[in-house]
Amino acid sequence: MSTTEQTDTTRQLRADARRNRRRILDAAAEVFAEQGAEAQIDDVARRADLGVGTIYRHFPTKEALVAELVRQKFVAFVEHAREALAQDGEPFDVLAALLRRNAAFCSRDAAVQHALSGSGEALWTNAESEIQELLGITHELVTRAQAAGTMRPDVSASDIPMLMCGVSATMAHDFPGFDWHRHLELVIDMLRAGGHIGVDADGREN
Amino acid sequence: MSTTEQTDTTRQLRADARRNRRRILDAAAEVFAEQGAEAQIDDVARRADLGVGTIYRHFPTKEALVAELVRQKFVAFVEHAREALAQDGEPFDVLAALLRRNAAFCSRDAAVQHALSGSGEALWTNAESEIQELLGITHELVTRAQAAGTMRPDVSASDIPMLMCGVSATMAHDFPGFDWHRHLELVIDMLRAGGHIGVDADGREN
Amino acid sequence: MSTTEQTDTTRQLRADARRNRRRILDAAAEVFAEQGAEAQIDDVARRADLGVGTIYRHFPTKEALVAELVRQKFVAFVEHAREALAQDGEPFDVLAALLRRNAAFCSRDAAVQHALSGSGEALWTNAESEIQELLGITHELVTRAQAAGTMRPDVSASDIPMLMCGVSATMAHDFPGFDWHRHLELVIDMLRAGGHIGVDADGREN
Amino acid sequence: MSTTEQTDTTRQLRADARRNRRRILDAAAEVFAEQGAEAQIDDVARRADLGVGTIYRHFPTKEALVAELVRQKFVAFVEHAREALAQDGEPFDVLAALLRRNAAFCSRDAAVQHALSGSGEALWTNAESEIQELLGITHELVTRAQAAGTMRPDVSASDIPMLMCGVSATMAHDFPGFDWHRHLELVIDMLRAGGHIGVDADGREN
DNA sequence: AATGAATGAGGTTTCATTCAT
DNA sequence: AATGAATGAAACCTCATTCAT
Repeated sequence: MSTTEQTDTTRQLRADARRNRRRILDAAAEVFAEQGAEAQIDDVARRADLGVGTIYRHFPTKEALVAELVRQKFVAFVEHAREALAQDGEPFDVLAALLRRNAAFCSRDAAVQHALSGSGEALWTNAESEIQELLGITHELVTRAQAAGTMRPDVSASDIPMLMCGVSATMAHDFPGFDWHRHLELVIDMLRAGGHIGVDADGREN
Repeated sequence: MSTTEQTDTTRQLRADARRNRRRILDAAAEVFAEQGAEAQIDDVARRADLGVGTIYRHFPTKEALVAELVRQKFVAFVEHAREALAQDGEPFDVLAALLRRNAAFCSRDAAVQHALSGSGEALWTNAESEIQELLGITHELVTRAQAAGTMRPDVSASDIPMLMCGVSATMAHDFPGFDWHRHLELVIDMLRAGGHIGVDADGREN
Repeated sequence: MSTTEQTDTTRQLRADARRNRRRILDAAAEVFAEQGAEAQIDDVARRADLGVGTIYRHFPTKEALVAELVRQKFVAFVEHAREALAQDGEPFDVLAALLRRNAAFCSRDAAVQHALSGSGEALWTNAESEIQELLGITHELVTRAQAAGTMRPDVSASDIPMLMCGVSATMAHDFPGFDWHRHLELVIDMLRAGGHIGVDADGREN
Repeated sequence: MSTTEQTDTTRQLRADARRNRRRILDAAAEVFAEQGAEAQIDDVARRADLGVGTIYRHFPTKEALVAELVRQKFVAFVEHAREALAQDGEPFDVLAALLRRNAAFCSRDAAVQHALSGSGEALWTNAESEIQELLGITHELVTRAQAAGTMRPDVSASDIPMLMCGVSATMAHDFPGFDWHRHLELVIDMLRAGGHIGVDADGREN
């Protein structure tokens, strides 16, 4: 019994720490999304309702925190990609759906857009293994779609993230005429085999 | 006599001032291109071989300096676009050549890439009139190409800068597999009427 | 029954507490010896394999811990001095042997050197009674040696700690040419009646 | 004339900077003397009536400031030593007078005492060349005194700073019975050829 | 009693901007 | 007009101490 209690206590503490870690990441996502990478650690702490010290206990530097934020995004990308891999359906449509899902997922997070749309190269290295895995799955999805003849054969798996970074750059802008949905649909249309079917003014495929 | 002297002095100073303004902008372009937007005003001053005070005489804030840098880029874009407008040749090819020229022009300047690929929205407002003019000319070029039937009809003039910002985001990355030439050619291919002619691995059209 | 249990528990805890106190002091001695007074409480806790909280249960502040460390050193000095008092032998030689013993004892502990060689005055007040006792015994040893005519008569008991603090300062330095053994032998030689017998280059008396 | 003016202006600015540098060093000497090495840069700035930034313009880090303080002390030591070298008089007396002068000079500055009496080894490296020069001159003074037969022959030049660091440690203490004048006189007496002439209770030689 | 996560005041340092020369 | 030294708010990060478990 005392053992159980002990274990429970320990778990409780860890649970606390885990909860705080989550709160930090959530707060950081919000704050960086709002203010960009120049947001201050103090703001994150305030938003998380925690002391700065707590943040530094979990992440050694501000950069490490942002890098973790980026890594988590990639973890989600990988998850989404795995689900796509497991899906039935026309291979190109599966890939297109994945791109739409990931883009939507990005569109809520300015910090990640910042990381994706340039500057902050260092942030990527932290997610190296997730990126490799994502690339691997993307490669499989692309290969399937090309084998099915529904995706143009002259694009490679590594073109996908490059093009998606472009879409992400559009998200980062709030300029009249800029619409990441449309940008994305143009990209998807381009990837399709046999020429475009066209996109309408709202970025929806005809 | 005193009037003449006065005038001479004034003229002298104005010439000096103009020369300094140019030196500041050149130095700033170099420094920001090398170090990104985090470069310090002191670095710009050192590169320009001027005191910081002189910079602040010409530009009220650091942001104003960067905004002017961006504006000048757009001035060049407008010039290039005007030249394209005056050119003979197949309209779509003329447009494609313009995009290649402007992309290459961007690829040397990290500061502008930063501005184009997101964050730093404020920097755009300063170039409002140049952007409008650029959009106007682009519209004309697009209309011509679509009339000639060599450009797909479902893209609009405002899609062009959006897509080019995406290409600019690729420039800002130094990631294996990322190649802005290839990104650009995929975009140009996408804009072409009647489906892709394809791009090879180096981003050159077949 | 409950009483017995209570007592057992209490005794158990007290034994534990005593053991922990010792572990803390040992760890602190090591850590401060290695890193100086800037060592952190967390380092001490890690070395002692205890939580920081446990340290704060035993010592109200970091300073109190260091002060206790210093006091313990003085307790040892007093012990050594008592043993010297009980010893037969030529009185001056007994005193010299005591100084050598205490110096060697100090040379292993940077924290105490720090306290002895200045700054951290507050640390001494805690050892007031030990210091008084040490002074008393030193006085007796000095008196005996002076009575025997083997120690110069114009030095007093309180000169001894003053000179030894000087030796301690030499220990704290790692400077070429600095050698506390030599410093100590010069001091001992100085204390001897009838002028120096000289020290050789290694700080050993001829 | 305009050249002269120009030059004057330039000199004026430099004079300002030089004056501020001096104010910083003076303020730092005072503040560190009072509070030890833990004194804060802000306190130095406040005392100097300058902004913190001004201090960081002159010294890249806090440590660099303290190191310069130490170096300046050694510069003074060297000067004093040079003057001693140029002096007529009995060689040992000249040396003794130098030690007294330098000790008195130290006794006003807790920061330097701190550096001399241990910890802060790094601070010495900055004054390497001054220390070497000081050692060289000391060597000459010692040699002369030993040649004159008034200084004991078994001490070397490098013993002098070692013993003086000991005296400095006594300065750093405010303990009853500790008296650096007396410590110094005991040391000087120790260095004399042919045994002690003795010191009285106030540390003055008989 | 023990733990170690959390706290947050306070430290050093940076850098856009001002201002005396 | 030009200079660059001075400014000081604000950023990041540390660590002695507290407190919930």
